[in-house]
Amino acid sequence: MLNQLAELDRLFHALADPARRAMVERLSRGPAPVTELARPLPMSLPAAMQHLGVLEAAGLVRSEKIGRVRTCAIEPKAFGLAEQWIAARRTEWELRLDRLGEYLHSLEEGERDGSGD
Amino acid sequence: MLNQLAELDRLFHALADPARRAMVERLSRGPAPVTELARPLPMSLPAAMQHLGVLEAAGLVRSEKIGRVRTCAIEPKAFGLAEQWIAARRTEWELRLDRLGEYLHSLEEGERDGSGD
DNA sequence: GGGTTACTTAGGCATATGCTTAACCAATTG
DNA sequence: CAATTGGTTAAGCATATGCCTAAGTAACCC
Repeated sequence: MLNQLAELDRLFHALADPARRAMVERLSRGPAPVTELARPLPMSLPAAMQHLGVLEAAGLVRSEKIGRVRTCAIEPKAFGLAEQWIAARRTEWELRLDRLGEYLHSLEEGERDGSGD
Repeated sequence: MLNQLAELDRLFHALADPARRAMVERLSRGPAPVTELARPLPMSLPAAMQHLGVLEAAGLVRSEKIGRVRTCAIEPKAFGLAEQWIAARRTEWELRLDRLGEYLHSLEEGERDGSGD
């Protein structure tokens, strides 16, 4: 439970970088080796590897090395936690705004039916 | 369009910190002044203000100062972009996995109806 | 007007991040 | 087996981050 805080940290932090999101976008269309992920990025291969490490640490990507090629793939489940956190906030404020709306509505009703002005 | 990259950066980065998420969680339940947002956090008020600045820069929170009290509120629309980005990735890989499933299914069909080993 | 409250600004420090180049290792390939 | 390809490790540097304390400003309260 407490560990989920750190997990959300890693998750959102991993997605907060354009190079890493580009990797995720590429991997959403299918697995790819490290070199292919790095090629379009404006940085050296070691730099790209570090980004990949961040994505793996966040659990968003897994990889397996066969021969000298490391093939990376997306880990769909990992995105759920981030989506859930946002969705939970949304339900909170929607509930609150609903209640506020009802309250305002009840005021209007009261006004119509009670004292004028 | 290009600007959305930086916007996603700011959005995910803003959510990648437990203090900032705590503020968002509090604000999801209703508006609050700066001091109330800062009180539960294990840091000084100026530090908390910086976090608040990050949330505002990301568009997740807006605030208005009346008298000497700055009241903060959540900006529900801002979360949409983050959710949309994740949802877009999800559709990509689901589409792909569907196609893969169909392909594997067609292989099975072909095997059943064609040569037996 | 003097004290308190609520925030704001400024300066500074310690650590973390993001990148680089250089060197290294291990699997192919001619 | 030498050269190439794909990846990895190491060292180092420049900048950004996250926090602090101290000092300042502006509204409200007696």
